[in-house]
Amino acid sequence: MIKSVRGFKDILPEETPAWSWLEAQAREILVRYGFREIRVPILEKTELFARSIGEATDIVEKEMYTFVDRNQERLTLRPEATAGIVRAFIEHGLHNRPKPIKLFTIGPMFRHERPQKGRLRQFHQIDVEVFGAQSPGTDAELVVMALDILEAGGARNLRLEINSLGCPDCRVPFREELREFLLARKERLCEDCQRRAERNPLRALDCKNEVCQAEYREAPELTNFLCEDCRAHYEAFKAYLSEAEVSYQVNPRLVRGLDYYTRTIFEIKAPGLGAQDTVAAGGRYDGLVSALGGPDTPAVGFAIGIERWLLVSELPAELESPPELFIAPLGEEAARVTLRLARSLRARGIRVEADYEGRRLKALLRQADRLSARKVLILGEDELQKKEALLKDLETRTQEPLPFENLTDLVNRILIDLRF
RNA sequence: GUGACCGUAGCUCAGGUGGUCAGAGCGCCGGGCUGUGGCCCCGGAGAUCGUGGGUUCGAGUCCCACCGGUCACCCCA
Repeated sequence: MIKSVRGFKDILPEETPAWSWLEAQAREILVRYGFREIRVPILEKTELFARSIGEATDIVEKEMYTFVDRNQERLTLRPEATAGIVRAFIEHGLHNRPKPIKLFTIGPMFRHERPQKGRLRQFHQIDVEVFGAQSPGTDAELVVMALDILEAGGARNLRLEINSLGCPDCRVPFREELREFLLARKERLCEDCQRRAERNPLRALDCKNEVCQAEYREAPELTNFLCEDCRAHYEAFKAYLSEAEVSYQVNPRLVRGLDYYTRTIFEIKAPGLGAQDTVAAGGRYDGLVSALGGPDTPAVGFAIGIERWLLVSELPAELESPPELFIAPLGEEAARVTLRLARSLRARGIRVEADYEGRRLKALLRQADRLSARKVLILGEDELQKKEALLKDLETRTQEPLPFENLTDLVNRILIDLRF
């Protein structure tokens, strides 16, 4: 038997209502905040991701689904959505529109990692981006919106962690300082951190190893190195959050896995997710648009992991609506009439189920029962003959004759019964 | 990419030390009730026992490899 690819999951009919509901909650709030949807390809040239996410990141180094197509072009399945949106933003000259430009997209992302709880190789994100706004108020509004969306979807006990990564001006000196700090105690650090010391010093800070963390208690903190502008931005960002009565935790160890972030970064965590407890994360990336060849444009964004959101959401009890009427025809002629009848009723907005398999009444009633239909219209040869159908209420277990002149009349009588 | 545990019908699981071990419950379809449901009784369909090798007279049952699942690490949504 051919099975799905590792880490790629089917979303079955029992699950899709929850997905649709969650997405509907998100869309509702996104439009309230003034965002418009953009849909971009899930396949892009490899170079786009390499240049935006960063050559030395784990994502680019070992997690991308990359292949060469028939024209010898290197393509990759998007591991995140920002790069493609920025590409589209530049390609279509969206920067010429009134600022800020607020966009979102919903869809699958692909990362070749070992699957575990809350982590698939194909997973789904709601991705949000704001272009052309540099004030910390925008950062704060985005964070607040992320919380609004998650909570509208039934997520509770969310924890917001924030940090500032500064800009290239202040991060570079800090990086150097940190590198020296790490190298000075290299022998006492774990293997990973020894490697990080040279390649990506910032990453060492959020190492889970206790020994390393003990060492890092005295490590230099980026926030102490922030330049005047970055510090002001960070302080203002926090002031906005406080004013909005959003509680947050400053996490100076918070680092992101993508190179393009500047200044504000944040993660929203939820209990009950296991080791992967981040439901949403994002930050500011003021340098990315120009790095990809566009005009200098400040930008902020974040992404919500839909699978993780689903894991922590309390969903409404009833997401699916059962049929209002089940038509049970007995005999071939009745079955033919049933199709016309069902179609007319559906055209009038009624949720109708019908059966054409020629099963016995008992089986049809059982079926109607399992579908949680409210009523059953029994239509046999006798009823057609007498022009008198039977309408059965499955809950009260009662039924009454429903005389009719013709099919149109029958439709009307059923409508009256169901609607009043 | 690393590690631990796991892999028998659609689902949940039984199957001492290798020799009628291919089963049960639920679900599905049907019959009992020749046109009246959720209960009950009966029957039926449905399994290359994850895949491929090996050991053996004989392997779900032992060995190896691979694939997949779960969780953790790395990293991330």
